[in-house]
Amino acid sequence: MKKSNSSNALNKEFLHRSCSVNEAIDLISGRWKALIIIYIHEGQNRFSLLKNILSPISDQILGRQLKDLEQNGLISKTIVPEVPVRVDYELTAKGKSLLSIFDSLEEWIAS
Amino acid sequence: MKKSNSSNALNKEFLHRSCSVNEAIDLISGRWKALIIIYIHEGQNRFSLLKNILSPISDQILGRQLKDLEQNGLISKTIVPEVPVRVDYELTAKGKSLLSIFDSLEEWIAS
DNA sequence: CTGGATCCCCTATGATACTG
DNA sequence: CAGTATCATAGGGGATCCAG
Repeated sequence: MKKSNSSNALNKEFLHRSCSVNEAIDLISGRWKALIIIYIHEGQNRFSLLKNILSPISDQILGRQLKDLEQNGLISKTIVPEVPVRVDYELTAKGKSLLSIFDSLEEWIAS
Repeated sequence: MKKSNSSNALNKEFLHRSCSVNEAIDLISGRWKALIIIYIHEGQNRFSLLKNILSPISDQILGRQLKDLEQNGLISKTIVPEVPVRVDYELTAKGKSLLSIFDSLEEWIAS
């Protein structure tokens, strides 16, 4: 039985109210999200392309992460009704603006 | 028994090799880390001060996060052998350089 | 080809109690 | 005051099968 006052969820809420940085971190801290964004930006904009590059990933996880990213407004997807179905992913403006932050992070971690 | 080929650990390794951004994200994605860094920067540099501000946090979690941050080289701690014992935390250079990245993240999430 | 449904496992997070 | 030891839990990550 789930306790009505799940401290886990409550804490998350507290964090988001306390500081918007935590929201941002939440969005990008999914295990594969940063990588997916980077690869899409590099033109690997299909499900199967991403799957090949992120070799250890499972279909399910990739799908889940893509969905998350889409809901967070970082990527958009376009379904092309060919046979077989094709889906193109691309970064939104918000997704693109993340790239420079990633650059900063790379610099930072290397320092 | 832990499986020898824990895919979880392997994937993490894969990620770090693939892209150093993931390392950085790992360091800051602990649930309370960003907040702790920010508050220490604002002068809330004691265990009990942090505990008061981060009201929902438990001793255990706060201690663990502080330890993580220390091991990652983001904060340093100074033990002052008074009675009772006092411990001062402060940001290292690396910790301080994170602040500007947090600023970027705040801007980004607000956009 | 692109994923959803389902189930399992692990790890970070949390609560509580105890120590110097 | 400043933690550590122990135990419990939820949710993310993962594998496999299934579907449009």
